[in-house]
Amino acid sequence: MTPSDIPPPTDFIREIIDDELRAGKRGGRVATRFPPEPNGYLHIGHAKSVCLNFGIAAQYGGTCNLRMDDTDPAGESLEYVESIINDVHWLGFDWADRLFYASDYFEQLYQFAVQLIKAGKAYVDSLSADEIREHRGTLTEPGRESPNRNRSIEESLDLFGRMRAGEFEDGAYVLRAKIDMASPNVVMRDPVIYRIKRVPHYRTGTQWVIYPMYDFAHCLSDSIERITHSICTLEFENNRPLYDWLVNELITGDRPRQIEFARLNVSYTILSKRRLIQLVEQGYVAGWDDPRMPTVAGMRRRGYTPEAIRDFCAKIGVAKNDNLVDIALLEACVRDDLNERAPRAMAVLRPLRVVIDNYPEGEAEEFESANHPQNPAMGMRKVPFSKVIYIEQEDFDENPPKKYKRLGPGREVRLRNAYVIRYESMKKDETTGEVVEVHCTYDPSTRNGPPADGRKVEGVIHWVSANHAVSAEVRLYDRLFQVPDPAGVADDFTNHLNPGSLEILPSAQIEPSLALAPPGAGYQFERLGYFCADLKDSVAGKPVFNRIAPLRDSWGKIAVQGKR
RNA sequence: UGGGGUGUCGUCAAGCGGUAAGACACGGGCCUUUGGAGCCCGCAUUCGGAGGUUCGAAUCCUCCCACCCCAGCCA
Repeated sequence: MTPSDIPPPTDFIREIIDDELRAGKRGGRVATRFPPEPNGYLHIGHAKSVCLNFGIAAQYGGTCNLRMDDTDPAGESLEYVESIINDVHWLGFDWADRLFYASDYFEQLYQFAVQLIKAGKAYVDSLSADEIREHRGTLTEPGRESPNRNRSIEESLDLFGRMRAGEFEDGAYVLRAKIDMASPNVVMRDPVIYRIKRVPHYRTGTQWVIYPMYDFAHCLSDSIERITHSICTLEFENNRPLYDWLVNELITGDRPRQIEFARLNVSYTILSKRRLIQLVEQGYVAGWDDPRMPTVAGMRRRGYTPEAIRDFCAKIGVAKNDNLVDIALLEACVRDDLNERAPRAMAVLRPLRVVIDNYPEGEAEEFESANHPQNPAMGMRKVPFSKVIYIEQEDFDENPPKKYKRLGPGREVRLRNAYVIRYESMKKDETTGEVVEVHCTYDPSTRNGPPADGRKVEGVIHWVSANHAVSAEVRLYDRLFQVPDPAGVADDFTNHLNPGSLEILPSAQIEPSLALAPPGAGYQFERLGYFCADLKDSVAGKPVFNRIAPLRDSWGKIAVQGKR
């Protein structure tokens, strides 16, 4: 859970609540809700809202409900409900017995609608969708009243009952709130609040053929649950007058207050449900939980921790500015978390064979290596060493560039947790000219410390014993898009997918202790980055590792600068 | 040309009339058996612009500019 030494985030929403509390409003009660529609998986933008709503409830000793906003059966499903429940729990939040469904309120909502008709504040309209649009006017011109606007209460009541009874086809009638066709806010121009939709609902089946619209259902669901603060995103700001209008017409006593904040955008990815669905359905990714996806499921599979995601949500803040948060901040948050908790291990992604000429054939020894150099409490493990090892291809260069601190002709380098070795010779593939094997000698005096003669060895590289190593598939993930704001491009956003977002290395060599890595648990492969065994595809004997995030790479920067 | 919002460092974001927090990113240094981590230093004389009020303005007023949202029987 959140350490107590971290001050709770402060933002304009909490200020509003503080002010209300000081003024003695709402009996000091704070009740929020997280209201997803189960028509897709939760993503990092939802996580922001989850952290906000559950965070506020916890901070003020209140409650936060989880509510499925399932008022449009098209596209909604149990699969999504289950994923949402799973994801919110995984993020670290709990709603006790307060899992609710707007669909459970259908009868109550229907009665509210009847009440509105009886009050003369709603009428059944038989205009077609096109006609309603025409009558709505434009942003700069007022709308025109429907010829059915002054239908009698009795007739509307009768028609509404028959809508429910299934006497009419889709679109034949709608129920509209009677507000103001000349309102400068188009939302208030007699909004449709109920429509006929003969689509089976994943929970209510065919029980209903009419469904309430969002504007009607949401504010009243909030009221039914006695929500105090209904926190939503900025695009609903235009709908707030309608929210308040409905609640004022139908609810007595304490009324919920809608507060809007800016939705999250993250660079190099996409956070719109519509586009995420497209990526999944058109096969650009392997599914909602593809580790490249900004979904909670994808990030979980990638190896992100709930702590890192919560930390990110705290760091981005809550305001009303349109934003595009640098994805580097997200990466910094996982690194920060995993740096502290992930055990270290060695793995060689692109192996280069190294033979230690002066090491006895057939012999082996074990090095006691720290699981975490800064945290002895994490213990030690044994890492086997022998005559033939693998090192990273990029840790050897026959023509080393300036500032290169690794292995090359005439050079010495420290094998992490083991001996210092010196270059002796190399073998090349005769046809390709590629270096296929390097021969070295080791210095036995360097087993537990610096060379006996006091000479300085700067470079340290990681390695793995060839005979003891386990072969593994490693999946190198990178950002999904090549452009910072894929949602903002003029052409199809899929044109900007990063072709290098996934690189598969089929035969990386990992140290034996990694063979049993429990799927999902984060490790630091020293000098490389944070990795975890894949939740779905990693099996004993055939491990598969995902790269969560690379380590900060200052050599990479120097190397790039050198080329410029 | 309607209504609703927002404009503070490259990116988020504090600031609420008393003289620009912090984070990420970036640059430099120290240290190091991870070119990791850690530590140190630097990084907005200026807050979309122009006027005005005030001893004093990012904060108040006026005008202007830019961007976002709204014309689903989606949410």
